[in-house]
Parts: sequence; C-alpha cells; structure tokens
Amino acid sequence: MIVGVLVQLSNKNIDKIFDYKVKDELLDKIKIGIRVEVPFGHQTLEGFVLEIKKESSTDLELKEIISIIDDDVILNDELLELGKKIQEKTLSTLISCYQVMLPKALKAKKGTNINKKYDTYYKLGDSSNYKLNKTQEAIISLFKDKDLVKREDILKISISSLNTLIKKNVLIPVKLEKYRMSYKEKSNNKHKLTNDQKSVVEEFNKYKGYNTFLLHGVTGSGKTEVYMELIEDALNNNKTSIVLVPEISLTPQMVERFQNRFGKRIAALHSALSEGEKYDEWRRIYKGEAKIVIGARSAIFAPLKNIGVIIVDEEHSDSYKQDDSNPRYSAKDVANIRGEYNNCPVVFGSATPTLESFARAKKGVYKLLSLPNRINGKNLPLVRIIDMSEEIKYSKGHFSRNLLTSMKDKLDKNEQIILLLNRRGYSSFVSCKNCGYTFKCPNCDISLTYHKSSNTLRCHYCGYGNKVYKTCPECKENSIADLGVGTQKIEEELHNIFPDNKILRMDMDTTSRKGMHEKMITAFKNHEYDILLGTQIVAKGLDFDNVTLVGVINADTSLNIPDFRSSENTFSLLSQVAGRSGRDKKSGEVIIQTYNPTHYAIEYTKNHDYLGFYNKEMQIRKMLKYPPFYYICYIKISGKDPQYIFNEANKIKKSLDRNLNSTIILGPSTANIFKMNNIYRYGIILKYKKDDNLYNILEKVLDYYKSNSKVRIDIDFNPSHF
DNA sequence: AGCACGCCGACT
DNA sequence: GTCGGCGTGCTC
Repeated sequence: MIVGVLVQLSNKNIDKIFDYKVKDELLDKIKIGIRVEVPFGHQTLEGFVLEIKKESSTDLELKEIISIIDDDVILNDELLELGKKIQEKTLSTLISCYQVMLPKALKAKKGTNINKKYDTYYKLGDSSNYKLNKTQEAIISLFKDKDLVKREDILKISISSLNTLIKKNVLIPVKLEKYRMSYKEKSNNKHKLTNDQKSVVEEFNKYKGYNTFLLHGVTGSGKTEVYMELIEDALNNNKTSIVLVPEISLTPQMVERFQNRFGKRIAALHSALSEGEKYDEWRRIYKGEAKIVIGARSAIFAPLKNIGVIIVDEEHSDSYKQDDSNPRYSAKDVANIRGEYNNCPVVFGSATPTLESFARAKKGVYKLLSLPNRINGKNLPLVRIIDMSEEIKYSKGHFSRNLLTSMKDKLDKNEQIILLLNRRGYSSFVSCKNCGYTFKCPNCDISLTYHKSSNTLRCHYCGYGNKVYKTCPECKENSIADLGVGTQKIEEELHNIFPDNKILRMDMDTTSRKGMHEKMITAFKNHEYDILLGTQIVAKGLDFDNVTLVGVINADTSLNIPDFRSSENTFSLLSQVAGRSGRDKKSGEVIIQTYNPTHYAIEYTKNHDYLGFYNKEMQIRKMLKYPPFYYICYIKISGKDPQYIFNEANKIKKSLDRNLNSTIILGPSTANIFKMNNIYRYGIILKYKKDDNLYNILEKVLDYYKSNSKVRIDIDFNPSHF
C-alpha cells in the first residue's frame, strides 16, 4: 500500500502530494483524511493522508510513514472536497486551505499537544438482585432524571457506598471527554412569531434543497427569531445548523440567547475562547454532540454532518472575508459551497445588505425575503442631520447645539445615550501648529497616533513607539499640539459639559482585556452609566431598551477613507447605529453631525431608505466599473528592495496586458501604505466580468515567483478593502 | 520551512 | 590557503 501525503508546510514548492510506504502494522489504521507523521528531507513533518493507492507515479525509493496521529478521520469527504475548491478559488496553497478549517490545536505543532481531558461518570447497571441501604438509595436517586451522574456528585454522598455499588455492578463507570466549558440547559421556549416573521418563514419553506436567501430586515425587525425558527425546523428533521455572526457581535448575550432556546446542542466558536476551549468545542461538534454551531468566520468550517440550514447574520460585515492571510476566502462563498454539498438552504441576513447580495436578489439568483417593519409596530427613529460647517461658529467643542439640547433632555428624563465616534482613519495625532509637520512612522509611512495616557506616539500598524517632542523637528518652534480628536478627547469634553452624568468609553483601548467588552455592556444595560461613547463597536447589534438618543459626532471620517465602498460602509454604519435608538416602548432619536450634509450616503440614512441608497450607489458602481458590475482582484507585490519590487511589478503588469484581453488592469501603484515594517509594496488592481484566462495566467505568475525570496506575491479576489 | 551544495570575498 | 556570506535547489 502506498499513501499520498500533503505535508503541513505552507509553501508553493512543496504544496503537492508526496508518496510513502506503509509499515505492515499500520496498514489497517490508514484512512484518507487522517494525519500522519512522515520523514521529509531532513526533518519530520505532519501531513494529511489524501490518497491511498497500489503504486506510486514516481520511481524514487519511497520512505515509510513514521506514525499515525489520528484514529478517526479529521478531514471528511466534504471538507476534503471543500479544501480543493477553496484552493482553486483563492490560488492559495492547498495545505493552508485545510489548516484554516481546523482548530489550531490540530495544526502541526512543536511538542505543545493539547490532550484531551476526561471526567468519570456512572450509569446504572443491574440492581435487581441487590438490596440497597439508605445511603445507596440516595445515590441511586441521583439517576432519577438523568442517565449519567458525575463522580464528584456521588462523592458528596459517600465514597464507600459508591465503591460498593461499583463492585456489585449496580453502577458502571463511564469515561467521557472533559470539556473546558460549562453548558446551560435550555430554559426558554420559543417566542410566538409575528405575522411578518411567519410569512417570511412560509415563503422560505416554499423552496426545497439548496437555495440562497437574502433576508432583508430593518433593525429591530426580529431576524434572529426567524433564524431560530429555521434552526428549530432543521433540528426537528434531525439536521444540523451553522450560524455565522461577526466577531464583534458574538457576545455572551448572543450566545446565551441561542443557549436558552437550544441548550447543550449549541456549540459556540469565538475568539474569547482559549485554543483548548476551541478544540473542545470542535470535538463536541465532530462527535455529533453539538447540532448547532454559532461562531465567527471560521465557524463555517465546523465539522457538522447533515447540515439543514446555514445562516450568515449581518451579511454586509467585512469580517466574513479573511484578508490578512492565506487563504483569502469569504465565509459567504464557503457557505454556498457547503449549502450546495448538503443540498440545504443558505440565508444571508442584514438591514443593509451588500450591493452584491442585493443585486443578486433582484436578479433572482438569491431569493429575497423581507421584514420591512420593526416588531411590535415601533417606528424607526427620527434622524436629524446637522451641518457642522455652519454649527462650528456656535460651538468651541465637537458638539452641536442640537445634540447638546437633546442630550440634556434625555438625561433629564433619565434615559440613556449612545455616541458614536468613528475613529478609523481619524486617530488622534499631534502636529506642528506653525509649519504643519506631522510625526510619521519610520517603518510604515503613516501618521503616528497620540496616546495621552503614556504621552507617547505609536504606530498602529507595527507598534513603533516614540516620546512626544514639544519642539518641532522641522521648524524648531515650540508649537507641537494635539490636533486630532479621539474618544478620549470627546470623553474629556463630555465630563466638562455633563459633570453629573456617568460616561462609559468603549473602544479598542478599553475593551482589549478579556471580558471587558461584556462587563461594559452589562453595566450600561443596568444603567450604571448614562452615556456610552465609542467607536464602531457600539453600532453592532446591541439591544438597550432605555436608549432613546444616538449621536454621531462626525459621520465624515468613514466617508473619507479612500475605498470604493466607503459610501456603502458609511450608510451601513449610520443605519446600524441609528437602529440602536428607541428599540423599546419609548421612541428614539438620532442626530448625525457632518461636514457633508448633502452626501447621499448620509441623506438616505435620514429616511432609512436602503433602496434609495442602493439605486444611487449602483449607478456610481456601474459608471466606475466596480462590483457588483465587475469583479475585482488585487495583486500585492512586496519585498525589501523598492527598486526591484517596482521592476517586478511592472513586469507582471506587462505580462498581464499581453495575456488578458477583457480585463481592466490598473497600476502598479504604491499601496495605501507603501512602506510597512520596512517592506515596500505595490498593488495591481484587476477589474473583470469574465476572463477565462485569468486564473490560468495568475497561477503562472505565482509559479514564476514561488522560489524568489525577494518578492512576495499575494492575490486577493474580491478584497473587502485596499 | 530547513538544509546542503556551491561559488565568491577577506581574514586567523 | 580557509571561513563564511547567501543564492539555488530539493524534499516522496
């Protein structure tokens, strides 16, 4: 017997199958999809068995497999096939496609193996010919409502009685894998669906088998309740489900909501778990103990069998696209591949769908489901737009008179307020008031961010740090000052204006410690604070009954990001944050401050007019040949030597020009951040509708550079941003 | 990724 | 003469 093995080393040169012989004693343990240890060159590596065959195609003398790592198949047929499809779509190495599907604990490791842990339980044996005493009866009574009882629970009664019962075979020990997490029993039965929700479910049920649905539901329309109904139906048909949510909204409350309804059949995969905990959850799914998986992007690879429905909540979120490492895949694409394989429905849900998804729904490629109203008949909040270029005459700070008046009003009524400051691309920075000099990172060529707590300047990309000088290095004047505005600055201003109110700041700085995010949300929900001030983190999915005012300090920051999706992202962000207001009985209000009051992304937010925004934005996309009218592919060429990189980038561009005739080729241009960690980068952008030669030629480019250590080529299909 | 092989410069 | 730089090629 010969096995074909793919070793766990992500490198284009060795991303192929190597053949090995199998020792007689391992013969019956070999299966496709298990991991084995093999000699490889001068080292020992782990790899996946992908082929079993009688003969090798090479005439080299084959080496033998050293050992077998798994008893059971790690990559089942579906995942094996899925990995190949992802590698074809992304042009990544095949091994990276398999590795991304598995918990890190299963990746090739150096001695840090996570061992399974066990708990001892007991089940009832035969007690028919044994007379129980009082203590023993107490032990047996523990089994009244369950089949298995934990050893610790019995020890609380009596260890000697336990030992006797074991000896007499009244109790039989069972070893079960110990999981690091505890699971809630379900406590809550299903809510009644509203008529809107019911009709969506009915429409959904008209279709059988694999279909992709777009559930367009305004904020507060009860999409989650619909998801749960679909999951419940799948469960009743003995099928499993996957629910994807953006990492940022995968809060313990969200998980709890599902646990309350489905109890232990839920497995949650999110970044707050340790690697060990993630591995435990993965095992529970793998063994079929968990039927419903809720998690962020990579949860789409959950090793479930017999999937009945796949749900992607907040489908507009860019977190579903992995863009920082290979494979650069979209979990939504993977959802569709798995939906097709399992012949099951896939549901994308959002209040502000991506233009790509909505366009597909309009064309009938996706089936459109709509929830146009908030539950219990609440109106969407009233939105007011404030022109800050006018307003700045009346105010020294960052608050308009309208916003201040409204805030005061709500605080008087003991209601709560959320303030959004979208800091992205707008970090606090110091600059010379005299000559305009700004401090930049010597490694990354971007502005350094000012951190007041440590009085330092830091680079948000590479972590470079430096003290703040008072004297300008350029003009030698003592005129360096803090000119940017961040959440800290606004927080100070708020303290001055509302000294009697409690203010909670929530951003990357204050929520990075484990559990903080959760604690803050709970504290705000319990009205320990009056005002929640934060970055995008406050916009997503949170549900606070007492919030009646949402203020956006400056809506322009996300508009100004140089990305063709900045209008879409702004509209989406503003709509999401507006949706936080007035979710309960009291009606809500939204005040958006901006220097671009007539920009359509802001104007359409005012009337919650998704369709209006969609139509306008589609015209622009069509004119400028952007998605959904064209696909985009970004080729990144990077390396240490800027001149060499530039030459190679031009060579690539010329070769693409020669070989692609229906593709628009832009660049090479310096990437947004030309220099980062002393690596220089150029980008080539491709726009295409259909080019049969594209994948072929891109593969040739990758192949040409695969052994060239001076150039690195990264290809990103449908990048979420540049 | 490692590691060996091989071809050039500068030193005990 | 030899040590060591890293460019190139190979791993069943």
